[in-house]
Amino acid sequence: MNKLSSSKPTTINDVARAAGVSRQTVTRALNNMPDVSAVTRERVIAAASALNYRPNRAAQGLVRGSKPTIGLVVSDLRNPYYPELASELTRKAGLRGWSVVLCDLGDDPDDAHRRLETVAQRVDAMVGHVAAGEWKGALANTPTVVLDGPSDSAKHAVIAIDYEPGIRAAIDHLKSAGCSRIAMVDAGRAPSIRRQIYRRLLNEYGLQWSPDSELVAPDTHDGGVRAAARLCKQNPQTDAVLAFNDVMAVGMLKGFARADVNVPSDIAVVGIDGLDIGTLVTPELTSIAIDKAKLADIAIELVDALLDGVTPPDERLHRTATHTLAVRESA
Amino acid sequence: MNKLSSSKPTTINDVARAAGVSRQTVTRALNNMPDVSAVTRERVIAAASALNYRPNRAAQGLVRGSKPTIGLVVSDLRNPYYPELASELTRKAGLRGWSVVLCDLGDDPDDAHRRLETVAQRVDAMVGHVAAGEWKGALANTPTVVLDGPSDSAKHAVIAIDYEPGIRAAIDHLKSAGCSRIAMVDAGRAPSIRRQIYRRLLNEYGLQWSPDSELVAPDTHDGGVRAAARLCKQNPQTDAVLAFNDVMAVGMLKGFARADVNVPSDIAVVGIDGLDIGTLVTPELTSIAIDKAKLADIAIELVDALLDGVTPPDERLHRTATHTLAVRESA
DNA sequence: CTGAAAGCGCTTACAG
DNA sequence: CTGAAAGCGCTTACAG
Repeated sequence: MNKLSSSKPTTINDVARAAGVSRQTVTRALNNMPDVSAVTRERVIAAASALNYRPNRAAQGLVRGSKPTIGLVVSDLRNPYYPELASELTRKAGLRGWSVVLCDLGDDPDDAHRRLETVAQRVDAMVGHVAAGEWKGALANTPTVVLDGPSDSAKHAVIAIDYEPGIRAAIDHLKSAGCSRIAMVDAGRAPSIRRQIYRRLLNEYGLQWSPDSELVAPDTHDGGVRAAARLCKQNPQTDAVLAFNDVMAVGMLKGFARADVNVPSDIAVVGIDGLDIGTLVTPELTSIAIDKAKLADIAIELVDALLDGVTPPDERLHRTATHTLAVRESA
Repeated sequence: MNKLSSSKPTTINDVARAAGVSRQTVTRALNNMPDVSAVTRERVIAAASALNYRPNRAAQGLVRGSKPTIGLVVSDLRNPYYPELASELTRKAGLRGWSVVLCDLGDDPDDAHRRLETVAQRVDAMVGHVAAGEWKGALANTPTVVLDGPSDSAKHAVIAIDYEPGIRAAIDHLKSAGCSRIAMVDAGRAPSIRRQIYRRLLNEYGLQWSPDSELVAPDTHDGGVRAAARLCKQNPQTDAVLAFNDVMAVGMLKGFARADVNVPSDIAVVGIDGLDIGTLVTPELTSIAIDKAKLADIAIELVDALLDGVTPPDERLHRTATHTLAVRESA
């Protein structure tokens, strides 16, 4: 017969009783500590396994002290940006013996808030891209590193992202490839920072711009597919386009393929993020890439500082990252 | 001045002392419990925030009891299969208030073992694809759900995957599309289960087969690119190919594009897994898809059973999942 | 080699 | 409304 769910879990005392020893002897036997006779050790191990004993982690953690656990907040793990970041972060965290628990927000805002709260209570610190509102409630009392977010650095650590150098490199590259009519597809009606920089640089470089140079679409693959189609109609003389991110850019590649528009000879395409998926497609995507390994490093450092008692606002909790242009085939 | 890292973290007693109350009053004030006067509550909150107090989670967990944490083991989070699974698993786990910690094994086997051990000690159960050897040491005492692994169901719960129905559906589809020379690219020298089924079905259907019908390549995107090139030389009359998985299949799509071989008119391509990336590429990938949401559901159920005290071997801990053919553009 | 004592930091009854 | 007591399940000294 199996133990039923109603029964309390077995504790070290149960094992001690079953093996006929004290509970500190059980501790020694089960944790491979010295000072237990071989026979006693065996007897204890047998009893533990017979009772299906598993030490209570909370109790162990309380007395042994435990390494930090950090919560990684992502808006949607299916957006390939996040796995890359998560991979780096768990790797770097693992080097210090830290754990990472995942908090995938999903689409439903209420749900997202609930998840955020649940995770926030179980970790020592949070890291991630999060909407401004969320920081108020759920994360008010949790040390937090905001990635590229609304930088209320009075309340939490911030890794700001400076898009200027990356976008400048991309436009330099496009110019020297002979492009002169560069469009941009943004992800929202209100001009993003990325779009503002795009405008500023086009102006600085004396490149042609008109309201028609800008499109808006959802920042999804499908949004990109449709934006490409729209761009072909609306502004056929465009010879290059900067997408809000790589996911959209890859969608545009597909959109152009469907419209029989050749990339890069008819139109050059540049994404932002530098994701691995950019190398999966044909042609491979040129992208304004960010170094996720470095981002992860900085995030860990900031968590470390936060856990050490450095409290915002503090200039040590404010860092900035920039991009690098990864030239591949699409531009 | 900030607190230095050498100082012990503040406890509830420190807050109590600072606020001039007992520690149970601190508990009540900080946890929004009734029976505290407004002024006391304010005073406590102020003291806590001044001292940068964060409750010790282990202590809280010990006394309150905590929801399970499950460790998700993946060989490489950058393989897009895993984010999809992880996304579903965290979603389903979140519904029960459970947390998921990530264990990304990486390339170095020693390192992988270390990570596995670290995570195993911090969670209540593990879920994932793991090599046979790992179960011996690191996970010997951790309740575990093995996904599509070496099914030593004497020691842990298992979700077996039966590839037969999916591969059969794919071959049916290819046959009815007029394909008759179906190749397969496997991921290792020794024939995988997938390849064995492929052989058996080709034989059952009276379809042409020769040793040349089979290629072997690393199960990576690049492996797929090269396998496509090789297939073009080695076996140009092939009219369809089954790839070991979607990552390879997407690589083959790129390889064929480079060789100016048209998919699907020159050759049909079918992958296995049903990943989202299959819809990003052009043409979109037809794939033998598995329902990750369902996989996640089953995994959670099995963890639940394990935590309830159901001990392997037990037929309730052994489940099987199958695929479904997702017909898109490549076949 | 083994056990009795003390304590980790919190919360949950139980008195006042 | 507030505090003294007891206890969650473990481990870490300290005696024997």
